[in-house]
Amino acid sequence: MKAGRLPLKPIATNFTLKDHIYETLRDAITKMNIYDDGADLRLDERSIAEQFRISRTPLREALARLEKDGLVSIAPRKGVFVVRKSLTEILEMIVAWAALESMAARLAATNASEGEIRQLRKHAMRHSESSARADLGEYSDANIRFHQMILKMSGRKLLADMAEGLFVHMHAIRRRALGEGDRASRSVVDHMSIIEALEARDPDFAEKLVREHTMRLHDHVAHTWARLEPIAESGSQPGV
Amino acid sequence: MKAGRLPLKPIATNFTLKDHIYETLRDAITKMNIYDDGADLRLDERSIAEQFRISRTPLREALARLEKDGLVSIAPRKGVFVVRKSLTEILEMIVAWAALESMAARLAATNASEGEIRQLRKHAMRHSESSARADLGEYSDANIRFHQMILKMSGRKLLADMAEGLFVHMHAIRRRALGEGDRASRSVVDHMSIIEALEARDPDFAEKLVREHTMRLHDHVAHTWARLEPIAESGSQPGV
DNA sequence: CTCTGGCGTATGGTATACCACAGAAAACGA
DNA sequence: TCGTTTTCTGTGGTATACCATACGCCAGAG
Repeated sequence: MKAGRLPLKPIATNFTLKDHIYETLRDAITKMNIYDDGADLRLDERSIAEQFRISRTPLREALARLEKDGLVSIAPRKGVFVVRKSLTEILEMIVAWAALESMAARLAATNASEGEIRQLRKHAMRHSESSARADLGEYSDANIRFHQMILKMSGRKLLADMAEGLFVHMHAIRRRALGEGDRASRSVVDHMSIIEALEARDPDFAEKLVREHTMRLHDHVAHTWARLEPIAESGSQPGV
Repeated sequence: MKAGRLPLKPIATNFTLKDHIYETLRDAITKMNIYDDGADLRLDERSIAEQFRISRTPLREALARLEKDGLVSIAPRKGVFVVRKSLTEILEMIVAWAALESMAARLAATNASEGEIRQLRKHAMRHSESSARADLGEYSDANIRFHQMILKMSGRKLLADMAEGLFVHMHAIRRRALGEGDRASRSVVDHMSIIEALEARDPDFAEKLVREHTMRLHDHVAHTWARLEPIAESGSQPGV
């Protein structure tokens, strides 16, 4: 019975259509420009099912999961719509993110290994220049990674997972926020301070720095978009 | 067409079977003693659907949501099982909770109205005696409410919602933790300090107190259950 | 008596058919 | 011409039938 001679992979027995569709849709939604004016936020179950060449059943289960992620909203008998976050919701996500990551930084200051911190510094320095080059696409990714590394260094998977659930929404936001003011270069400075606090094994300071760093983004978004948002909230506009 | 003479209630048009089942199952699961030895963790789709007198389709969508909540685990071709949290996961939930609520306390110190704080104090004092009476069931509820009030006072709905998602899991935990040591009376003291910090409008102190309060529970659980948990993880035992 | 292999059954995964309601378009009347 | 009503169609909600696999049972060989 154990004569497994062929190098057969264990086969992903846990890979169901539902999961596959869920991930595919999630990526697609996060990549789409939700905040474009004419963006079509309606998702048609039947046409999507047809595109995937599957039935509606697994698709609907995937949609149910997306709803719980807050990415889509399912209105009974009305339709499924990609959720366009309000300014308030965006700000609250940033606050929650600050809460989780500042706690992570606190724990990381104590728990992280020397190697992890060294790696964090290496990462930050390698990408610090891309912010100056106005290479915002690259710096954005590096920026996210920086924060993910801190989350991970806390040693608490749940913190990282919950934050990840928030980051998913931030992708669409980022497209709008990047390049406004000198946020990128300011970010680099902040990151270095955070690293130093971690190297100094100072939990209180690390927490404070991370929290204030993220809350700066919060305040920036609050101020910059305060007058933009009502437009996005008004609902659908005439014309296609 | 508007000849609605009968006093028909608007009927919750947003009330679907899926939602109803989801809530019902969630309550049932949180109320069941997951950690009882012989607890039956298996959920049979067909029999449940029959009990509810519905088909499997909406039931499965409800189960999918429960899975995302982390309450059940769906093993393809195997079955649906109520998740029994590991000690590590429990501890991480408490950490996340501490992160969210300490941030909420920080914000509440600034944003909460005088009335809200007064209400919080009233609540805490009204229930402080139940902890001494060893009326743990009542105190447990009051305790949860206290924390929910702080979350709410932050003015950030998302913080409260995310914490609520964690509290759901804590119900089962609470049954085990209550009454161990003098945690209840210690809790009362902590709560009073927190209220005072809020009244003093001291964000830093309020945050610190809340965080340390919750982390005390964390440490308590970590120490008390350190040796208990491996038993619960071992899997099923013989016999019915 | 034990081990092995095939078969049956139970259960979750998927597909499909049908139903109820929402919304728009059309038809009718004022 | 405008407003009201009716009908029709498209959409999501639900039920049901079927499929594939995991697991246990039993028969047969050693």
